[in-house]
Amino acid sequence: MAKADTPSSEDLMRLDNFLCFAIYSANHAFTRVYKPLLDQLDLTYPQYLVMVVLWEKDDQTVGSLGEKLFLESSTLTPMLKRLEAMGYVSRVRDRTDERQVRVRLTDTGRALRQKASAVPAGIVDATGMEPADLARLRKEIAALRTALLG
Amino acid sequence: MAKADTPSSEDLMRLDNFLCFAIYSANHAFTRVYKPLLDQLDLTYPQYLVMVVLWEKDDQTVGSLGEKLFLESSTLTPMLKRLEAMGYVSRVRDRTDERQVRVRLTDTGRALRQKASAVPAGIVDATGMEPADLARLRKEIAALRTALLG
DNA sequence: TGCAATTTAATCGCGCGCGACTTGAATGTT
DNA sequence: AACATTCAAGTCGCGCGCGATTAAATTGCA
Repeated sequence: MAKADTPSSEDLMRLDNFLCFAIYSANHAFTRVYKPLLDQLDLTYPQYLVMVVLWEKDDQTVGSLGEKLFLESSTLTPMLKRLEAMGYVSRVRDRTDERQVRVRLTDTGRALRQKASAVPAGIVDATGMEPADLARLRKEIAALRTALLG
Repeated sequence: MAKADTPSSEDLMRLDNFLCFAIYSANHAFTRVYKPLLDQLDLTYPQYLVMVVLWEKDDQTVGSLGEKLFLESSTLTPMLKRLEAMGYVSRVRDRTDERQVRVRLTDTGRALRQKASAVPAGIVDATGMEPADLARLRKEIAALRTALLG
C-alpha cells in the first residue's frame, strides 16, 4: 500500500516525480497537437492565444493583453507586430494617453474566429477527457499557477 | 448547481476555459520560481532538467536524453554544448557506434548535485501543496501528455 | 509652474524549441 | 563487395519569452 510519507530527497530528485516537468512536457505536447490545426490559420500557438483574448474583448492595450496572458511587453510587441503584418490586428497609440498602444482586430482578424471555431473541440478531443474532468484539472492547475506567482 | 452539460462553443472560446493555457501559464510560473534558485547554480531551467536526468543515470546518448525529456536533438545539441562549455558534462562519440554521442557528467557536474539538493524542496514549498496532492496532479498531467502524444 | 517619480511600450541579447535539412556512420539487400 | 536505406546527431532559420535597459508620456508634488 502506498503511504503518505514525506518523500525522501532521493525521490524528489527523480525526473518522473517532478510536477514541473509534467507541466513542461505537457505544454510541449499541446503545442504539437495545436500545430496542424493552427497551420491552417497561419497562426502559432502563442499568437492563437492572443487572438482568443482579442476575440473575447476587442481593443485592448498591450499591458492588458500581457496581464491576461502573463506575458511581458518584450514578448508581446514583436508578436503583435507579426499579427499586424499578417493583417489580423492593428496597433495604434491611444490619443488620450500616448504611452499606451491599443490593439484592435481587423475585419480579417474578426473573420478568423469562424475559421478557428472548430479548434477547441479538436483539442478537447485529443485529450480524450470528459469536459468535467478537463474543467477540474484546469482549475487545479490555475490554482497552482496562482500559488507559484503569489 | 453546476451541471455536466456539454460546453457551448462560446464557453470553449474563453481563455479562462483553456486547459492548454492553464498549463502554458503554469509552465512560465514554474520557470520564474526556479530562476532565483537556479541562478546560484548557473543553470537555466531546461539545463537543470538535463542535469536531473544525468544525475539519475550517467553516460547517456543524446537520443536517450531526448526520449526522456521529449526534446529533439536540434534542441539538445546546443544546450549540451553550453553545459560542456560550463564544465558540467563531456560529449564524446561512441567508439562502437560513431553516430552516437555519449554525454557524461564531469566531477564538477556530479558535485553540483549536492548544491542542487535543496531545489526540489524549495519548489514543493512554493506550490504550497501537500506531497500527496502534488503526486496526484503530476500523474494526471503526465497521463494527459500521454493522451496528447498518442 | 517645474521637476522628479512613475508608467507604458519598445529594443536588445540570449537561450530555448522545433521543422527542415545535412552529414556521416551503420545496416540490409542483392 | 556495392549500393540503397536507415539512423543519430548536428546545422540553420524563425518565433517565442524574459531580464535589463531605454524612450517617451503622464502623474505627483513641492
